[in-house]
Amino acid sequence: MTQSSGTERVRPASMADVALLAGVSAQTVSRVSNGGFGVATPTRERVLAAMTQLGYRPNSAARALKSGRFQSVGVLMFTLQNTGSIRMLDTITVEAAAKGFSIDLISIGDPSTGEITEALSRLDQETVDGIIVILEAHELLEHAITFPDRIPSVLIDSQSYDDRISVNADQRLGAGQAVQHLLDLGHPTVWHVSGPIATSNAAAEREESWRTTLERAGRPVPKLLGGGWSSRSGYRAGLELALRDDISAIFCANDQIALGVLRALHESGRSVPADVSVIGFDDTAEAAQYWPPLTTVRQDFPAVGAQAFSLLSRAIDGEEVAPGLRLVPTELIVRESTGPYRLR
Amino acid sequence: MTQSSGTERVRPASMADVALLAGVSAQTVSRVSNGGFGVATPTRERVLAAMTQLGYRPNSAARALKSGRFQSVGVLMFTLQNTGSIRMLDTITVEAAAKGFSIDLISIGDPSTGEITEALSRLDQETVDGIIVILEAHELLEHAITFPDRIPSVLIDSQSYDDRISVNADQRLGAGQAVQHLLDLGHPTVWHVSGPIATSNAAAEREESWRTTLERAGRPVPKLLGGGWSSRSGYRAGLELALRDDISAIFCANDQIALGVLRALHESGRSVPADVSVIGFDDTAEAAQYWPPLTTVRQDFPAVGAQAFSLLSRAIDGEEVAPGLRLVPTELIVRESTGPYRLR
DNA sequence: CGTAAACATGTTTACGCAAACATTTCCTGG
DNA sequence: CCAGGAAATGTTTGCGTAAACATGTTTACG
Repeated sequence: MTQSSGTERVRPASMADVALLAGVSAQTVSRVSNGGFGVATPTRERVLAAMTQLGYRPNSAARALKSGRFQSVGVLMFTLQNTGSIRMLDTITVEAAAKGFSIDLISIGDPSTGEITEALSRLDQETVDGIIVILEAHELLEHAITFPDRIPSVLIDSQSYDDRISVNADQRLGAGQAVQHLLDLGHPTVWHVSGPIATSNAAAEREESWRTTLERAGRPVPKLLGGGWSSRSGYRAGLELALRDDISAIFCANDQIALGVLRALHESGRSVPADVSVIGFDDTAEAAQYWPPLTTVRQDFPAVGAQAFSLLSRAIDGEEVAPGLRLVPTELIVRESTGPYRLR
Repeated sequence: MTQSSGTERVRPASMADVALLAGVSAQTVSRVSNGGFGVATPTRERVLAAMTQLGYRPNSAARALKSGRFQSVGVLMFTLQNTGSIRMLDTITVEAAAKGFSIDLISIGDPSTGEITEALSRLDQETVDGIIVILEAHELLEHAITFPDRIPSVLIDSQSYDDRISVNADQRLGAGQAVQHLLDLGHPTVWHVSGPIATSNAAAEREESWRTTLERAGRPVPKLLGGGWSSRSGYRAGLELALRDDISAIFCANDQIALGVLRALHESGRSVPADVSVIGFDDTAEAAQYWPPLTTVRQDFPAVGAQAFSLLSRAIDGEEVAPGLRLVPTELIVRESTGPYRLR
């Protein structure tokens, strides 16, 4: 037994070690390490052999220090509870890997202004070349949040900022598609179980689009229900809706809410879609297996994530990227939870 | 307009810049930057003022180069589609942030051996001090996967490796709780809709525990159904189960599968739990709002994630961490989808 | 009032890498 | 057979930081 406790951490091999073993200069090792151009084949092979023997790995800290580039992007998220954020993160991760970038993930539990600014500054200090912010709380952005100007950043799922690069699925289009679909089925009007419109930009836009679509069609705008993203919140709203018998169509701000609404309707003995039509938003993986299978609005999360990374990548490369919001269209997915209006 | 296109990237302020402005040496700036011990108050304030004025941020690449530590851990995941992985990742992210670590995320779409080894080696090259692997495909681990030995790593959700540090929820315990709960309700036996037992360790353990629990109770072991984690796979199995009338209790390998099974039962006019009891696994956020609310086995994902990070953190600090598997207990959550056996 | 200890600050150095520049070797063509 | 040049390789240097060491300056106390 050695006298030292703990894992013995041997100093990893450096270029100098490899150079010594291969009998070349450190610079030659560097050249081999970066593609091997301008190095004679036998020399390269000797160096590669020495690298293998010593288990050489380039030290990316040193490389970053020298080059000022980290080949890494930071992703700042509010929470990982949200389907959409995760699917976008997934895409971003894959896209980034394909371009040789790594992802530095920071998630925030409590979305206070201070926390966000602190997290952004932490990212700024981290070794990242750019930042993607997946942020749904819009009112916070109006305040004291300071975006790092040292490196480029792209916003997803946030209020449109004319002076920032930003991408999002077209919430207004999607909500319009949902409401219009129900109106087209003959329903006199459409009730809405919203998300947290006070804190979520997406929730607010869906609510607004629901309202204006009804108004444009000359339909009454019923009382607004809901207020959270959870299926529990949907259930509570659903119980209230189930008390009335003048309700034939419900637009839920996401699929989870719709699940809760469906449960409340079932418990109250209301049939879907015979008595009531229900439509969701997101098209989560489970929506097709709800009872009944849920008509919903699909957001193309992969497209949003991919475009965000692509924009950031171009900005990192020094390309001029125009600020402003890019909208990705949504798609109505019709399943069995919506049907024609029937008089009772 | 300047002649150069693209964003003008100014060189960020270094310690030397701050030192010059504050009229001190770079070393004094360094001291202030690291807590300010051994620096007179007026000097410190002068330095802090200079830092603010120049927007100074310590360069973590240089810091890492000097110290050999990156204050960063890599997380390698198969996919972000899976509830459990995400909730663990969430916890890990928060824990890491609290300890001043950042998270370097790598997700793999196609879980082939080559991809994994390549990703691990990529992580190895990245600037991380340790690695957490959230991997559910167990047979892959038996092959050519090389774990970096330069830095410590912790496994989650994988086959128990005696020589590796690893954490997981106790799958066998959970499956046993589920099956026993149904037997205790008087059901003669329990059917199982499994996950992908060929590729997922968790699925295999749940299936095995289901089988042995039945055998120990002297009950017949019915034919195995399922084979995927999706609710679609659950739906297909559910349709098959609904064809028979000698089925009273179904244990689903996860909540999504249970959702699909519930749908199939509803479509076939079977009542839950009056005709058939259904139990899930995971306790996802939505399970309580299924129709009917789903009895399930809760995995304490936050505890698993937190323990994984804690173990890794200790290993990074050079502490001796014994290899082997740590099991986190599961908890049975009884809701309305399970009820007593009734003869027909 | 003198001296030693405590404190404050400055100087040197090395971390590992790669750009810039310097040198050597070898081949080509007249 | 040699000048000229291309290819291969080596040397120097600096990125920003912090440890180690050196120096200067105050304070405490006999």
